[in-house]
Amino acid sequence: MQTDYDPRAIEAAAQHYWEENQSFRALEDPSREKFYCLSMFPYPSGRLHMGHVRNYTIGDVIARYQRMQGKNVLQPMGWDAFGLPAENAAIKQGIPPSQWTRSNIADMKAQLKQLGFGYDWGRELATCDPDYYRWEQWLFTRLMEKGLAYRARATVNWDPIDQTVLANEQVIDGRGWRSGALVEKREIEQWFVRITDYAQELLDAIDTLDGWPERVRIMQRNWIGRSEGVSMDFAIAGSDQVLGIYTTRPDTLMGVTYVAVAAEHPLAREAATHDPELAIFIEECRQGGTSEAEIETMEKKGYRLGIHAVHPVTGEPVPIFAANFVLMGYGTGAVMAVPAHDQRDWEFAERYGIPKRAVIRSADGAPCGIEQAAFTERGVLFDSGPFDGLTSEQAFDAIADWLAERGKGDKRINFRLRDWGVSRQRYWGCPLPVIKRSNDEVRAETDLPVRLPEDLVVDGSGSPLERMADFYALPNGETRETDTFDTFFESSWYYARYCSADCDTAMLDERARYWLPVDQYVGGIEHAVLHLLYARFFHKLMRDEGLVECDEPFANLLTQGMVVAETWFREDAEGRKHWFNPAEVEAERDDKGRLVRAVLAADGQPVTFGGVEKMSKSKNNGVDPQALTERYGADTVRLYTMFTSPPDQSLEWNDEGVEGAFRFVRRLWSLAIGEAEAIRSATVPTALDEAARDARREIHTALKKALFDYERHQFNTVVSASMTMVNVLYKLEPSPARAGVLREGVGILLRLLAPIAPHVTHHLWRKLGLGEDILGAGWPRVDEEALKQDAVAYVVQVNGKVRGNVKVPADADKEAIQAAALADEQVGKFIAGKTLRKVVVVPNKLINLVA
RNA sequence: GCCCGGGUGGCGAAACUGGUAGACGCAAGGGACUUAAAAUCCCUCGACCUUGGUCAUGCGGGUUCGAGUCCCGCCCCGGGCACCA
Repeated sequence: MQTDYDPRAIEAAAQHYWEENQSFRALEDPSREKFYCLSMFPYPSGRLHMGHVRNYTIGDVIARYQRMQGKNVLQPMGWDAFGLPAENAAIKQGIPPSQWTRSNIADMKAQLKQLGFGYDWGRELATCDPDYYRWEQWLFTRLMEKGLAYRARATVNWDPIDQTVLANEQVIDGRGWRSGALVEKREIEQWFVRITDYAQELLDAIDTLDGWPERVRIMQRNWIGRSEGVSMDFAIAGSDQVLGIYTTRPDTLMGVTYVAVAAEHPLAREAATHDPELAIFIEECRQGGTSEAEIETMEKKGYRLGIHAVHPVTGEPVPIFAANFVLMGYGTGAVMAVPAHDQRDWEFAERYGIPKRAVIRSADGAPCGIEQAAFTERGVLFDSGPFDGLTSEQAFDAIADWLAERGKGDKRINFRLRDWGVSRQRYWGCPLPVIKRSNDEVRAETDLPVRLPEDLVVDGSGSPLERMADFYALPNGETRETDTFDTFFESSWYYARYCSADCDTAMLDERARYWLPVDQYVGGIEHAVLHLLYARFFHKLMRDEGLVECDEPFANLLTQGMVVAETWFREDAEGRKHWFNPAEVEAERDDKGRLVRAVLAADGQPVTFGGVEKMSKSKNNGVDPQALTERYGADTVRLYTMFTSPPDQSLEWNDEGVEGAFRFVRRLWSLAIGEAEAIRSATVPTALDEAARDARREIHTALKKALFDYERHQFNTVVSASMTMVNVLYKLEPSPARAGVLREGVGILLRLLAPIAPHVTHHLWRKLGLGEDILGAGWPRVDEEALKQDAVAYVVQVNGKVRGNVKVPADADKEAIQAAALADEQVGKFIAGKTLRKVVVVPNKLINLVA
């Protein structure tokens, strides 16, 4: 097969055609059904990586598919342009973050265009553009007016040498990434947005998101973490202070043997003033990270404050501990502890010799056995004074009522979700539109946008804005806030701004009401909670400002899996690993194709397999999409990424697989070009012989499968079905019907593949005289007549095991099928001497004889 | 630690509501074409024994005429955890 398939030329020509015809420009048209398809916009890191290619190919396939269904499709693209990497690059290379970011955007845009994605570039936006961020500043001032934004103290990672706040990412093994200093926890004043006011609505509305993957809905429910419990006050012995705690297990109240407070809790601080060892303990607790994973996995430590809390029911004193696992930022910064019925409390009590008081046992009366571990199940109360004999559920209410009557506590619904801390002590972000008065009061800036000064170089110690009086000092003695927004703030509403990208009088206009909600959102599973929850929240804030009408931003969500690849390394004398790119590694295989040994191509010496990992610089297992596109063309890269795995699973990269995809595109090309004359002059298939009928049946069976798979976004099997079609058409015997079957088959095939491999199908569609523009060609339909068969093959099972195959007329009834099955020689052998007890027939599939 | 996924040939995977396990492709082996190579085309390809069977979807149980699919209990791998995006 000789081909002159030249992806470079036909892809450039197709892209030129789309640009000339403004094929992807989206216009509001209330008479047409709209479809808004959105892929998560990239952070402009400089180069597209395979994760982007996968994400955007999935989005583009869906957008083009919907368009071919006749919908009015909007597919925009933009840039999540603020963020830490720009500052890191600035520190390393001495370039202003703005310059670095904008040049990256230019590079990445060129790469996206090369891949042939059908974006409406007229709506492009970058979040670092003042025309964009002025509107989130405006919304924030509205939130301040409504009391939905407020200031409070919060814990951050503090680098004592660089005198700067560190992101979790910048804390490595408890030390600052640049200074190497031990990181401390520090409380500083921060801005928060009251997402907890919307917690119940955010939770309830999850039930309406039936176009979202169940696992994402579960994660969001867990993240919001609604719990029903009781808040109550413990008096402090010998003081008129009270200590407030919250518990979801008030039924265990009678088993409380101690109370724990955060190291930063006022009670602990106060006790430390006359206990130097406690002061040291509190100081120790300040070291270590602030992330949940770190706090949960670190060694649980405590220190007796020497004061006691009074049990609200028994009046008995219980010791108060300061503990490193209690966080000041959660609830009240204090917890009641029941070692007998909570595993963490149990371990803590073991360590510090605190008594365990069992008060719950299972309903059957068996002892609860707390010697080895806590008994954490619900059950029946004992040794609980007035509450003896109640079930846990009854005791919940009884104890809550008992406390409420005495003014010591109340039932309360709590959420794990905390208010969203939106301020960051960083330069490359959107400035908070806040002005500080001299008396520590604040007011909202009215003159928007507050422009971020660009062309500043950062050096890694603190924010340069704090040293820039031109920015923060105002003539009347007031000062401007130098914090910037969390970059999640920008990414929480960009989907809406695309609709009204050029509107300079408001955040959004009526066009947003035409396009929203997004019909299909596509992005990484790593955003399952944070970004997707913040965006849902932001949408409700905009709704409450009258900017949008619907309640939820994303009707359907597709979370694609990661792109992973093999890793290979060698260890040097010091035990350090050096990673080699899989492209430099050669495999040696045995005659069954099994891997025997792998060597580095450069020196022929062995390398060690390091597992399959997410593509990353640190493991040197990345593949450059641009090099690949230049070598094989965008269609092959797109086809490969769609074919190798279903979208929601991880995709394991394999260079030989790309070769296979390239082979298929060339095979399609040579089939179409080789038969071009026949196809051009053919009409609808007529005068079908048996072979032609079989071929049509196979084509339409594959089409039926492919259409179903498009709908459920399982593109890998759409490609499989296309491959089957090519194989069928290649084997087509000469006959009077041949040209007609070819024309129909290739016509189906090209349209089926058009969303996935748009360039080659665009070219061939025109070349074969099938039409002017395949984008407007409509969608192929299954011919039910072509699927019909005279005889149906049945699998014959005996006791559930396959023993034979029989062919029966399509209209055969159960008796006829059974008779045919029993007539089979093999089946007869297994039935011989037994009596038939039962016969199960699955129509058109199988018959099971139970004997 | 908590939460969420995933384990099917040498490899990526398929199997629509329980109904022929391995479609489609990669790798591998054999053959054709060619002076040769590349490209292309054809055949074989889960394991084990003798046509014909037996075993096989991470492991151990269960439900069913029938289980990759449903239920119970384990093991292993990956992702997220609030200042990475």
